[in-house]
Amino acid sequence: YGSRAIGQSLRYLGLRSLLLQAILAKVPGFINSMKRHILIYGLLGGILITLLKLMEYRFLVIERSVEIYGGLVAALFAALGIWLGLRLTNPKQKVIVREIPVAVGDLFVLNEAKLNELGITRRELEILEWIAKGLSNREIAEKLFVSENTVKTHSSRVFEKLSAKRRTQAVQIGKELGLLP
Amino acid sequence: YGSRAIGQSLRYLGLRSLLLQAILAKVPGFINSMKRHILIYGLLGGILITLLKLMEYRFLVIERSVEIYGGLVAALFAALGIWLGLRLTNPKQKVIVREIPVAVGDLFVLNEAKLNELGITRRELEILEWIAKGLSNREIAEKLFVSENTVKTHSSRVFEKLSAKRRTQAVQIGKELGLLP
DNA sequence: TGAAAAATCACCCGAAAGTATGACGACAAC
DNA sequence: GTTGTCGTCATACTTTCGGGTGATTTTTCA
Repeated sequence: YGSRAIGQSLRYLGLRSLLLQAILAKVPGFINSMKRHILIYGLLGGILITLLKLMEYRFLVIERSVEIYGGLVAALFAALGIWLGLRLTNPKQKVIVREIPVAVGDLFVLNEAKLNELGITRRELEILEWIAKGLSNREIAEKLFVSENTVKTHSSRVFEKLSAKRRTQAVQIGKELGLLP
Repeated sequence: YGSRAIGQSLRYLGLRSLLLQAILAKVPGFINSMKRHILIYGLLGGILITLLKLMEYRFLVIERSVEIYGGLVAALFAALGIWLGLRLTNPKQKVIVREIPVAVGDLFVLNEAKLNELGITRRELEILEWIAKGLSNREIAEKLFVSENTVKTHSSRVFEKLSAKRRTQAVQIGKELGLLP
């Protein structure tokens, strides 16, 4: 009658599993991870119960078997609980966005409007740039392959257009007006 | 002889506690929360065991007591495990540092280290600042109520210390070194 | 209190910077 | 083809700058 009992048990299990499936199908929008966790939990619980049942028959005769049984259950479920707890809290990573003001490297854009407004030519601006870098008229002349007098005329014109009396003042005004970086 | 035994026991406990204290003192930097958790866990475990012992004597006579016992243990330790797991899991808050380029108004801080390194005095720096603003030596002298010669000596010194040949170059170098805004 | 550092001023001289004026060629626009 | 702008260069002149030297006073600091 052993095989009959097994057959009945299987049928019983089959019915149960069908019912379970039907119930689960009725709740489709359930949180997936939660569902999975519960399923795994239930599965492990079932396995554990089975193991315990087996152990029960083995160890029930042994003295203090209840303590061993309880200890095993406690240890297993504690481990399971810890695992579950860790799993459940895993996606709880809080995102803190801390905005740090970064001194952006001053991206210089030439103020061409001001350039045209003052009627400063490209060449004159070029000379002004070299002046701002600290070059003397002679050095600028050598760098641009022109005479020192040419540099002087250009610089004089640029000073006049910037209303500057000195090259240092011209540089200062040029920076203020966005003509120099 | 009862009092003697008690005395010995107390002395023994005293020795033990002293040893324990010494050992604990040697390990001062142990993680506190971990310790607390373990202590709570152990305490609850002890209480639970006591409760179970009591229950054991009450329910052992009842049929299926082992199942009830195991279920209780399982439930309690599962709950405990979940709680522990939640506690143990670090508040996983991820800090995302997002650097946002903010056009921060150039907050100028004087590079005093460079100033001392080059041996530039306050007065010399002051003259350099006025030079950077485009003033002539005469104008600076008038502004500072000193003679033009004084301004010239100061500026000459500053040029020498900055390895500059011209005032424009001195201004440029001064800005590079963080001595001028 | 006494030496070192800093600030002040003066004089000279040469170099650099800046002004004024004129001129010439290239090139684009009208 | 005339006009205007731009870049180039020159001469002459004035102003400013920068180097060098020396000196005096004030401040600072040990």
